Amino acid sequence: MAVTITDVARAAGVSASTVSRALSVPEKVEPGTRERVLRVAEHLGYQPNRAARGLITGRTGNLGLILPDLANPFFPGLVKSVQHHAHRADYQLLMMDTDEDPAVELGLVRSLAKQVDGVILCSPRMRPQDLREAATLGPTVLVNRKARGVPAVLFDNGDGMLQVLTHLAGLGHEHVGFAGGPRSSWSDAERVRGLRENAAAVGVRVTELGHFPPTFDGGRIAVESALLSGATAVLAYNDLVAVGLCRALAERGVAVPGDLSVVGIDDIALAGMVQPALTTLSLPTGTAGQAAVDLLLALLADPVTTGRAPQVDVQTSLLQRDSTGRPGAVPAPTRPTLARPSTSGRRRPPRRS
Amino acid sequence: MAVTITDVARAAGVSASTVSRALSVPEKVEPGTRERVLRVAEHLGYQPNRAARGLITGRTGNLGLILPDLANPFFPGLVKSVQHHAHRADYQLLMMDTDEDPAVELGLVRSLAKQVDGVILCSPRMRPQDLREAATLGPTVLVNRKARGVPAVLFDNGDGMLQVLTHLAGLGHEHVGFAGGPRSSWSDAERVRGLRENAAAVGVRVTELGHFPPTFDGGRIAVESALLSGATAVLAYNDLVAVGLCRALAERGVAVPGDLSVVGIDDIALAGMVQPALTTLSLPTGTAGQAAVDLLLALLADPVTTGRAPQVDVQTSLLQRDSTGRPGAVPAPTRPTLARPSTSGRRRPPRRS
DNA sequence: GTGAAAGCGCTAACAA
DNA sequence: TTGTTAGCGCTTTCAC
Repeated sequence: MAVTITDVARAAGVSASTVSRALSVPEKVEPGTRERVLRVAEHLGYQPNRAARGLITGRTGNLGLILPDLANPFFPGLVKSVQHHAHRADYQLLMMDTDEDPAVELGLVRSLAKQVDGVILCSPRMRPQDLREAATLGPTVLVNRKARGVPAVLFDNGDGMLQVLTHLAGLGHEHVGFAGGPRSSWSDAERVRGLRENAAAVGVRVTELGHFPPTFDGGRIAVESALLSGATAVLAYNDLVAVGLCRALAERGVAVPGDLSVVGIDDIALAGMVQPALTTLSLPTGTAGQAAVDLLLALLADPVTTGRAPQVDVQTSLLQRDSTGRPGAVPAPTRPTLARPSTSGRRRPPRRS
Repeated sequence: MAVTITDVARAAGVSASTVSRALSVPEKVEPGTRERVLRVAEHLGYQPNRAARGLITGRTGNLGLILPDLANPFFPGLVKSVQHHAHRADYQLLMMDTDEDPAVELGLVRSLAKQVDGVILCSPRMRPQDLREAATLGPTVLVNRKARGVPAVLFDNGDGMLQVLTHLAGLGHEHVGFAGGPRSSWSDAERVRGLRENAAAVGVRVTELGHFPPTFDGGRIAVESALLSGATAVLAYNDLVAVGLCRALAERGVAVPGDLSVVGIDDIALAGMVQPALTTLSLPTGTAGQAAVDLLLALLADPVTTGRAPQVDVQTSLLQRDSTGRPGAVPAPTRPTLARPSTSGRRRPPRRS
């Protein structure tokens, strides 16, 4: 069997409690004894049994991470960061993937609750009331979603949208389309809000093209409304959608950015691999992951119930690459499919409504 | 506090041991009692404390998963599958990413060993002797790597290479280049072996272009040797490398597949997103993940030390898309949809021992 | 078929 | 500063 604390105690000629203290509260043990105990423990290859420790301390040494879909390339970066920082703090990471099914999320949180000291919920799709219940099950940090009273790490979508619109306006675009994500996505709503709030100030008209699956195929589907809208630039819900859109555009002979500019969100690796490389609003997942772990650890160390739930805002930054350009900069080739309605241009957007 | 087994016992008017039995060895409890206990447990929302259970049974209910890099799009599919099947068997998944550093792998296995009932090691980069030590630390299943005496799930690289070569030969290619992966990669060595063993039989000459990082940039680097080699088709270590290679070729005005055919390995989502879509040898990560979990669970249920370590071979399959073509074919402005080579069906590799 | 008792490895009072 | 004692919640003999 494995070497236990009693083995170390016997070998070091002290009691088990002294060994325990030497390991977890070293300052309460005389330096000489401590040294000896630690040396013996080391020598015997002692490793504390977490289950036994957890049984009495009530802590597991595990953190839970729940996310919608690991196959979505946005998440691995976040997971790596969370794993890295959790591990640094001597926590292990229990990971669960909900396969984008809001119905299973709460169940997973429930089943995880007892086995972890805290949970990080990434981009949860569940309803607000479920979210609040989930948060009562144990220390919880939200990423990419907001709920009253729950600590959260958020990307600054409002500022991000401003950056995108400003960039496009600077290139001369006056009409920008937004290919939205799932209705259940909190960040989709936030982005729409950011676009609406900033459009007028930037002097750009924004058309919401609809809701599409947050995937490559979702982007392909969005191509119709993008072309019909008359927009000269399209912002996609994420890079996957943007790339799918670019692909569908290419198949129709619409040049990017010659005829239509495309901007993505996330800055996944793919954005730098496609041709033309995608201009995208970079969401720093590494920073977000670290912030989430830090927030959770702070919560565990000091379980304050007073005051407002802490919130960390992570700044986004626009990565300009070659998928955006001045509208009409390049003479359009013969377009085999539906041409843009010639009404595009002059009209001012009907504000209000 | 949480509801314990004693609470349930009291509420059901039985002893704690009976509750315990009703839950874990139901057939040893009288049906009436069992029903009542279960109902009470359900009603009280009882959830067994895993730490306490683990303390006595010696099992944690956790499985460990160690992999080189979650950001490599090959792995998320595998992880999802492992997670799914682990969860089905009521195990939680502890995940760790080694950041491609062979030096940390053994350390991670050591630190994980006590906290899980078994470990799945994906594509480990560590030395054989370390691997063998790792396997002694607890029930271990290897994925994508072979070691004496350790159960493993392997992709049939030999057969895969045969499929690729046959396909290319069928298109008329006589000289194929291989842009290899890291030297520490076991599958790289296997693939080279598969290519060498099958080249003659298929009637194709294979040139090994060198070892490259298994990334998009690795592919870019490989372009030089690819062009210098005189090969008319290049097989890349993985899809990322293949796509990077395609990109570098495009930048040099070399048409794919007009001037040079490119084939990838893995079948990551990216392969279907690029233009031209990548022909690739698909490695079914879902199947592999399931097999790995099954193997591990079988090991846990029946820790047989006798006989050979079980090995599961997972078949690969070539996904023909439009990045391969006949050598020297004049790059047509509009390529007809891919013409299937008239080769007969899948051939088995020469059975030796 | 059921209960009583012992103890898994550890930590946290309480004494000394 | 150190040792002794008493459990944490559960499973598992061993009686009955």
